[in-house]
Amino acid sequence: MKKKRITLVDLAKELELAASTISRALDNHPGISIETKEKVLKKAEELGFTRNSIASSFKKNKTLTIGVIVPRIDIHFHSLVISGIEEFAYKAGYNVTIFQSRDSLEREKEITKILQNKMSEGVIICLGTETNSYEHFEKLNRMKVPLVFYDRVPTGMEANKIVINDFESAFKATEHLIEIGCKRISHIGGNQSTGIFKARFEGYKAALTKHDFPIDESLIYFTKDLSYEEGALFAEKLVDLVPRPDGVFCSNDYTAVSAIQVFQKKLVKIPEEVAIVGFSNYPISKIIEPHLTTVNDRAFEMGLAAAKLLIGQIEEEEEIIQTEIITIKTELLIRESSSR
Amino acid sequence: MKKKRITLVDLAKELELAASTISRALDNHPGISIETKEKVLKKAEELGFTRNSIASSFKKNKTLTIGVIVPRIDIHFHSLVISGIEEFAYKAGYNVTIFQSRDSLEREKEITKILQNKMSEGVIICLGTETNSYEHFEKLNRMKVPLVFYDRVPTGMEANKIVINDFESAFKATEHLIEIGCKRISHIGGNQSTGIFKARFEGYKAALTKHDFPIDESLIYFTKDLSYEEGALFAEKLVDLVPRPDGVFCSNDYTAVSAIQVFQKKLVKIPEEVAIVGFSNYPISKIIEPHLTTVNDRAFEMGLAAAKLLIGQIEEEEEIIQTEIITIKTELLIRESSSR
DNA sequence: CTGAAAGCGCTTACAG
DNA sequence: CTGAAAGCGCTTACAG
Repeated sequence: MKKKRITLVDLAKELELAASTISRALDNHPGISIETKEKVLKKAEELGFTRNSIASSFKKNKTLTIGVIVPRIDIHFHSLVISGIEEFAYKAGYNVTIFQSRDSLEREKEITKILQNKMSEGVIICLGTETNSYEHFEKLNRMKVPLVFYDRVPTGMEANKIVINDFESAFKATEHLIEIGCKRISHIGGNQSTGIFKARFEGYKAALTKHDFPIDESLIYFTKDLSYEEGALFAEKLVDLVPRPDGVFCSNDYTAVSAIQVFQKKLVKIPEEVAIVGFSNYPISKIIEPHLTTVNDRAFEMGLAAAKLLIGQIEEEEEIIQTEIITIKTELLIRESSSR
Repeated sequence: MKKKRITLVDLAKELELAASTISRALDNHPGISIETKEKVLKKAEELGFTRNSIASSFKKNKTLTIGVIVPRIDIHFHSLVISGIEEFAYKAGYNVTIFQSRDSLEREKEITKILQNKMSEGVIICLGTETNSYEHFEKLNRMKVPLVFYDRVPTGMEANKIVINDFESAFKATEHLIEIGCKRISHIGGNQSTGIFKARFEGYKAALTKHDFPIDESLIYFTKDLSYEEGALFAEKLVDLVPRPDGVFCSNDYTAVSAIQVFQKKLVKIPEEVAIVGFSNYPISKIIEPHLTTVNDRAFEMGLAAAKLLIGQIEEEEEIIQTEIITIKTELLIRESSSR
């Protein structure tokens, strides 16, 4: 569509004022008389004038825009984080531009190239599964674009990171199973090459060790991507073990839900004969019966924190900025699947 | 953070070329020698130069950015639509900026104000529940900002709309229940002031009428927001009816899932004694047992279609553009909850 | 309280 | 194939 728009200069001519006066009146600048401001506002409304924010951004060298790179938007966890980011950014006057890497390293690199174009003043990132080097982010860093990583964060790279305490959360979840009397506690874990899933496994082990339980490898299964289907697969094996495990700590809610269903099909009572705990507080955890005990990872709060940290650094005057690691406090939501 | 960046002019000086030559070389313009292009690219890389796309956008009066307004990002349907929008936009070279109205009319209006700033070349919108007038969108329209609505679209306003055929989808879902032998088919519907839920109810009625079934008001319940909790509430009433309904068509999957659970608790067999059909193909529909028959509303495709239509209109040279209404084809996914 | 002027970093029509 | 120059629509330091 072709567009011809009224500019600030048009307004100035119309009112026989200087462009600078218009600009300041629009900004509600203190050094402009109220009458002038009113006149300007009225005329602007009348002519349907709105400031060209591209020109303004260009001149001020500020776009008030942040970029967000997530593996996929339609994963509930990420949509919650983005919701938090948008909420904070909106109130701070920033726009949020989103990109999906779709877990492709190549696409992630492409996106960081686009983000070098100075449109975004900072970027919030959750790394894709393929990402094993961070050179593309280091480059943005060198260009003085502030970065904040969340959830899947780079290891061995100094950077702003928003994380949850996976180790401690898993520790508490496992200890909860111990406290309600479980003796043989199984773990269905995520891919151990991903830091957060490794930490959850470590937390599981630490809780067992603290309470003098052996680490029994026959009770431990690692999935590739914590899918519902994989969870079912491993739960089938667990349910047939003799003796059967009487507690299962799963690294996410999908595998926990499939475990519930598999045990139920074999008529094993939950939570009486086996207690099950998940991780992430997905909507399904409150729907599945029995309702699933799970770790609330507070994704929305992660988003808020990420946006707050990023925008703080964008607006920071100093050149040198400390990187920060913020740990979001999780909570164990005890529901029917582990209520004895 | 303070930033000083290398500009195109710096590059030009460094190479003793004109800025115009650099600009064209960077664009891979045909009228520039290969040697010059290579020199420019090499030097740009060396100095870490990237074009200031704000300046470029400003000069060209194109931002290659589209805005998206959704009630909430963390609703799975919307996150899927956004995913489709991002996918199409990304491939077309556009950025996607997202806003949440949080179903607040006031916030929706604020957002349309922001979008008047010419940052976004077009906007994709799903209306909030409170929205009953469209003046704020008409205003954007008058400013020649192309708009595309999806799902909750304005009634009585000529506009681009991406919708599914709710009437027909509901008709087919209900007819499916009739075909498998249901005689008393209930409906748990959405708020009838929302067009799509009204259309689903109409589709339900039309299917009954076609097959000479009476419309029995005691079998029909309308929820306020199709929540899981409300679904359970009404399912409790249905399960106690004498005679009991032997089929339930629900306007979304949450209410359908709660209906499954309520009937199961009363030991009513699904699908033998009652068949249940939902709407939307939420992830939970494939997890709940029995798996839920539902209408796949193809949200991702809606997003693709919305982005395609919008970007098409942005790039259209002509001033006058026809508004389009695109209907996305749904499909009934028949699963265990209605497989007899 | 208001104005004149410079300039942000590009792009492009024009010229050669 | 390359360059000089104008200009996109604002903002802001300077001046009065």
